[in-house]
Amino acid sequence: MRLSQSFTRTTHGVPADEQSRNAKLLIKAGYIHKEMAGVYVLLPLGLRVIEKIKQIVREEMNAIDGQELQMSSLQRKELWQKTDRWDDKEVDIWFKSKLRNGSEVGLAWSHEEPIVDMLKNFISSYRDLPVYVYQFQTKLRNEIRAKSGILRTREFIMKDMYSLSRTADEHEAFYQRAIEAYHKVFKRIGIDDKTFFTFASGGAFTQFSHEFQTLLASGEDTVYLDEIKKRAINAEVMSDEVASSLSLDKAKLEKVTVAEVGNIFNFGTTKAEQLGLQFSDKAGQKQPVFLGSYGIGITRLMGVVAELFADDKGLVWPEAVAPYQVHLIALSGSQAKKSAEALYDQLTTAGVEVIYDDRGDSAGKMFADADLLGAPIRLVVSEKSLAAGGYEIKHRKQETAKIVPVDSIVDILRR
RNA sequence: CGGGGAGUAGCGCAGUCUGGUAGCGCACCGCGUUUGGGACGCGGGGGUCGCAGGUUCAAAUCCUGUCUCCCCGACCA
Repeated sequence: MRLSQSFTRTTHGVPADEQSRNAKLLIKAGYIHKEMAGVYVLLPLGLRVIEKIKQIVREEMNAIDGQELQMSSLQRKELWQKTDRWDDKEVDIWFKSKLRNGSEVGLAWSHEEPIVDMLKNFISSYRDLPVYVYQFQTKLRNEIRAKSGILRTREFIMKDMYSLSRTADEHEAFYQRAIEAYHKVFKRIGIDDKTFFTFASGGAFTQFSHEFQTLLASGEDTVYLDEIKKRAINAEVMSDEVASSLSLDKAKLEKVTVAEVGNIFNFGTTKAEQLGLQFSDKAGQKQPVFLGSYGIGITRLMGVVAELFADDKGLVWPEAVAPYQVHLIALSGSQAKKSAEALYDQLTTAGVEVIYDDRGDSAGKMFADADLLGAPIRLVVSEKSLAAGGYEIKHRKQETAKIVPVDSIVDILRR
């Protein structure tokens, strides 16, 4: 990608009303644009980060037999009435609208009801189960107050997975696989060492639901953490009894601020019973399906990562989610320009993701922008580097640069 | 929804008290000089002053209404 052709640009200032660190960084660097309170546009760079995160999640969900699909955003009122979640008194974040014929439709804030109902068309026998489906979807929620940049918005992308199992045991086995898959996702993204399995309020069916909470000063949740055991208890359910029931020593728990990046829970058979999702067992008897739900906040993850990996100069993306791996700068000088052009073609052809700063701005401006955009590796081509025998390479996380020979650059970057 | 703050160029702001040609910085355009850490000179373009109504010879400024945004709280993937 040539910066000279990019329609986005970096800025010094950000809107005064934007307070959160993640949104300030992402807006300054041109990753997102604020459309209105709690609603952000994903600009090309931001979209690439989102796609990187989605791909990691997709691979791990596929690895535990998830089947990807995409539900609709317009939803039927009748479905939500069956589970008593249509009324604004029950769910206060609904956006609703009407069809031309006057009938009401809901704008998707969740997809549990529709996905369960849809699956009724395909699930009829124990032979059809278990099934694991998931999607990446835009959720629309009429939040009372959006805040914390892209951490709490009215429109956001979420991965939601649903497990349909025949028995409680079968459900539990998958639940454990999902927990492992979640840790793999967070590990690949680079935040697993700061992300903790957390016990939170359950429902009618189970005592607890489980959250994946990432240590973050600007997070919105509070948990009590045992960093050795890597377990936490959400403040909303914290008590002596809960701590001891989980074999955690209350005295050793540390109260910390976190951001919720994942949430999984067990519906038991209640949702299936309400919506009539049943299967015939071996004896021909109708049985309700055991349902589990597994969410990951995709856009929120981008905000968490942006905030966690940044310094006073800008973003410092982990390789796995960086929009581009290399930031190539051509400094002034006809030979440097020529070499940089050739290098850009060479790397792009080799499949290396490159941001190429071919704008010819002042060196300081280009260096500052490279730091702000946060690609893991910076390459500089200048008369000076060429005279020294090649290109200058510097990692975003490091202070020092070194010269690599022209011949070996592609091999070094491909790894 | 309670408390607080703010709407003037893409962004950041001054001007409002005391009505009288709508300004500054960044960004943008042109020319030239620059180019290893956010360069400089000269010249330029860009505004229904959130919206509606009222007072007045005259409203960004005064009055009334209204909309929106932000922060704190409660709530929440």
